[in-house]
Amino acid sequence: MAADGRRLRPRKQPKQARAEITRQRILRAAAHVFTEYGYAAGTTNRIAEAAGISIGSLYQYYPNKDAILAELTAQHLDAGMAAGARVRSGELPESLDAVLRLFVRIVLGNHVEPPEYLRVLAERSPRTPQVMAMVQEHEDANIAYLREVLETHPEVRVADTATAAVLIASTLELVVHHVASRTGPAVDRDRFENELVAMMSRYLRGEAEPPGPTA
Amino acid sequence: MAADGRRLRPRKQPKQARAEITRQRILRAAAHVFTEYGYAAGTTNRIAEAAGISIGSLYQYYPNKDAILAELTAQHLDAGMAAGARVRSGELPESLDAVLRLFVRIVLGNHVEPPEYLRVLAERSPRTPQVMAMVQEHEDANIAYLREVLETHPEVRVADTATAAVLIASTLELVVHHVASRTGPAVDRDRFENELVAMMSRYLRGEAEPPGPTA
DNA sequence: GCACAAGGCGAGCAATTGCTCATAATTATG
DNA sequence: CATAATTATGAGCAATTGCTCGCCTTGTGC
Repeated sequence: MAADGRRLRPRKQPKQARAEITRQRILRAAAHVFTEYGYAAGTTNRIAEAAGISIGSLYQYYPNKDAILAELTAQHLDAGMAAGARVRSGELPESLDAVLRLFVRIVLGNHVEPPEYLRVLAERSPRTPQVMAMVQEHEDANIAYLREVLETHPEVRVADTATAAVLIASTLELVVHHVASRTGPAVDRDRFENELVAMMSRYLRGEAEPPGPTA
Repeated sequence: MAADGRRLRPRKQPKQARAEITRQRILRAAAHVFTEYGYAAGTTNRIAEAAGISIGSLYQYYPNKDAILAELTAQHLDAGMAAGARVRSGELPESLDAVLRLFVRIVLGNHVEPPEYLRVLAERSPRTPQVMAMVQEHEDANIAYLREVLETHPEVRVADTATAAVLIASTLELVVHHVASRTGPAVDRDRFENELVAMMSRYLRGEAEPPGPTA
């Protein structure tokens, strides 16, 4: 699993134990370096230095710099998909609010890493077809699952569950990501979470249209 | 107005008419080049070539590459603030739905430029204090205005208008930006807009809590 | 303990790129 | 027309950076 891009695959398949160790060292170091310096200034030489290996060794495992980022991206996406799968296979709370709150927490769980690191992944990550495909797959799976939940849950009253699923998925991901990225606690996280849940919940239970059309 | 950063200011204040023309040519060319090649590959030589001037002339108006992007960013932010100011000074529709829909349209109006270009501005833009300050100012103004609207409008029932304003502002900006960035019409824009408006509207008119707390 | 494979090393190449500077062309001023 | 100010030119420098390649070290199998 994870990254298997044609042009991004390591040169050598590790045969000895220390090779695998070196791979992990490179990845860890790259994450640190990218977080601290950003992608452009996070040079391969710096990564090698941080990993405590030589630049030559680095290029025995990754054909180019993009390949390293691609693998880090794949790792992160894998973690996200795993978290999603865990929820999907488990039991859901009864009340809609509790369900939505659970989803918020899940997305928050994908943001434990420092914002600088996530920004590099999201913004600098090579727009390879493979990576894009993974993102798409992740999104689609979430939306499909969300739609199923919406259609099943008794409290949900929206008619167009397809559009609603897309809207809820977007809102969840984007808004949570946004507040999670804020370093300083400019807003009260708990209060914000409550309101976010309330917004989605009221929408989904909805149909509470106001008095008259024009009067 | 616009960019006036200390280290980003042009060397020369234009005294002749052709100087101002050259400035504009550079900016236009930079926007095109950044859109087509991205920031890293959008070299200053390429910009000069696209502008039909020499590289030397470019550096008579902008001390470095970042300064060009900074000015483009400032231009875009200025346009956004102008649009916001226009709405703030005008009359608002009566119904909450219409108001929210207007806001959605406004944000959409800030996305007429190609997504690739906006991505460069948002992601590659130098995180200068000046630029960050402008963004913050823009955000704060919007949130403050939104809060005022929420507190004034009779249909709105949420108690914590401060948090609500932040939530609505975030949702508006992020979700609209997200769907606007999608090149292909993967989702029905109109339908999506309706649901987005509905979500915000039901939240704000809200208080429609379900039956009992635990039973 | 020997031979071969796997892994590690790092000086430095090739290419890119932001940017300078000496000079030339153009325009304003008297 | 002369002089000065302004603007334009572009070859090329200095610095960076991704990456190669020849050589060395360590591990493995017999």
